[in-house]
Amino acid sequence: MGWEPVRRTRAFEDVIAQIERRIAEDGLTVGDRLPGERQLAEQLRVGRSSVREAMRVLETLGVVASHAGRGPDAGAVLTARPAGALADLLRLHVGLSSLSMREVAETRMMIEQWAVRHAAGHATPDRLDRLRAALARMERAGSADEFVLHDAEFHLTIAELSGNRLLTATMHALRATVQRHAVEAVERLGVTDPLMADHRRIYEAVASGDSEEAAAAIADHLTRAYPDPQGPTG
Amino acid sequence: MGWEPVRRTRAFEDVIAQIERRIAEDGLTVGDRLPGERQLAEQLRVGRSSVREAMRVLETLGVVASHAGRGPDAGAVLTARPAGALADLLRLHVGLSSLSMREVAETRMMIEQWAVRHAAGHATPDRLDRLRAALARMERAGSADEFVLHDAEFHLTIAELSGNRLLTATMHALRATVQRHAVEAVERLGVTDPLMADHRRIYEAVASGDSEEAAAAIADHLTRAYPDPQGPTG
DNA sequence: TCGGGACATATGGTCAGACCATACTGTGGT
DNA sequence: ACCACAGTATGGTCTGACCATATGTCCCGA
Repeated sequence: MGWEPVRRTRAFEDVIAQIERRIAEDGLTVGDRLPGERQLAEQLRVGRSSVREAMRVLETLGVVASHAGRGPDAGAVLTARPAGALADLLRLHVGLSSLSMREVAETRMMIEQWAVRHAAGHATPDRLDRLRAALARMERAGSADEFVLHDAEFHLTIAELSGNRLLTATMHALRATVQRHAVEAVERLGVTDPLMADHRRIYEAVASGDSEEAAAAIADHLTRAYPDPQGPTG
Repeated sequence: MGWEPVRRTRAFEDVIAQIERRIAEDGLTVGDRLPGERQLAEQLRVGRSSVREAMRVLETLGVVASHAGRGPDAGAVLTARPAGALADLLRLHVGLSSLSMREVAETRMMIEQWAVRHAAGHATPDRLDRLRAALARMERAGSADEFVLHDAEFHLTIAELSGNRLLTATMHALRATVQRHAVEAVERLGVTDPLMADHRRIYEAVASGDSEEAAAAIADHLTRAYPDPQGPTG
């Protein structure tokens, strides 16, 4: 008889499932602590190493953070940091050529355009302030490195205008993936005036609530910044 | 002096970095094998458990797959499966209320609209065939479960029209996240005629190359399918 | 009473070694 | 040529030990 080659559940997978079940049933939320590794191992009848592998997975996915020592902050604490996980994922898959920079850049364009088109109600004074501050710092930037830093802040705030945390986290990861290339591109380019003009145009459109103009401005900017598959900028 | 609390690099993080370096420098690609856990531990001067934690992380991120036994397929093999990682990430963060179904649904709308707007050149005969096949199977579906299965195939193929693997993988994950709710919603709804009409309208627009009509059809469909933050459908 | 230092303790991080489960590989007999 | 079986490489798991880190606790001296 040809049975399906049923892959027995590994111990650490069971641990993950149990922790997930506890989160759902006990209503655990961000900030709550999980039992210690030794205690968890005893409760679930597995070795501590299996618990640790489970924790590593959950940490990778940005759901728990572990700290040694004693006190309220020690141990495994539930968190909500999906951006790091997404950044790791993109970095590794781009390194493997499983994803191309073109695809990354395209996704970024999609998110930023969507964000400005759905900014109504999310363009708070605080966010507009941050956009202006980023613009000012970009102008005063003394190096490509510094310029890209504030450029990242600008585009990240644009993504926040979507009012969608998944998109914001993804934007974080996309930016991190492109970061190194962006610095090199700005250094190669030398002059940042065209980029600054793009940024100001985007800001004005957002501030005045002109969604389509903002989307067009973003398209122009990113097209300029990613002129070819090899040289992405910010 | 107030130094930054420098977190010493953990052994398994070093292992990950070394593997990543090898991928980049030795030009490893999907399908290549990594050394065995024992060998890797010896080479990098760490314990096998640290190697295993590193492998767990890489497996979670969808870049390696491990198989026991012997032969060419055994050991840790480089893969390119980002969708599973994204699905795990979404499931856990939704469970933690770190992401809402509204945000997930909204992201899905964004991707599908972008996909049909950029379908030019990617709407291959094969993909159109798959869309038609999914439509036919949805019509003949005998259960909500079966209907949702083919509905997923339909929308996944729509995402493929973007010609962007990152968006396709993300769509996989979004669908998986919504799956359970979708089945319940279809069962509650009983009749699937309106959903089928939506699907046909989407297909016709895509097949005739009318991007804006396709985008509008998707907006209508997903608005109908996700009528409120609690009850998403497909 | 208050401060500070020494010790206790809880928690994660790492290692070594053992054993099991799995699945190919090679060998030898038929 | 085929097939059965032993060999072996590989991941999966457990145990126990020890280190590193950070907080709690307690006692002593000023």
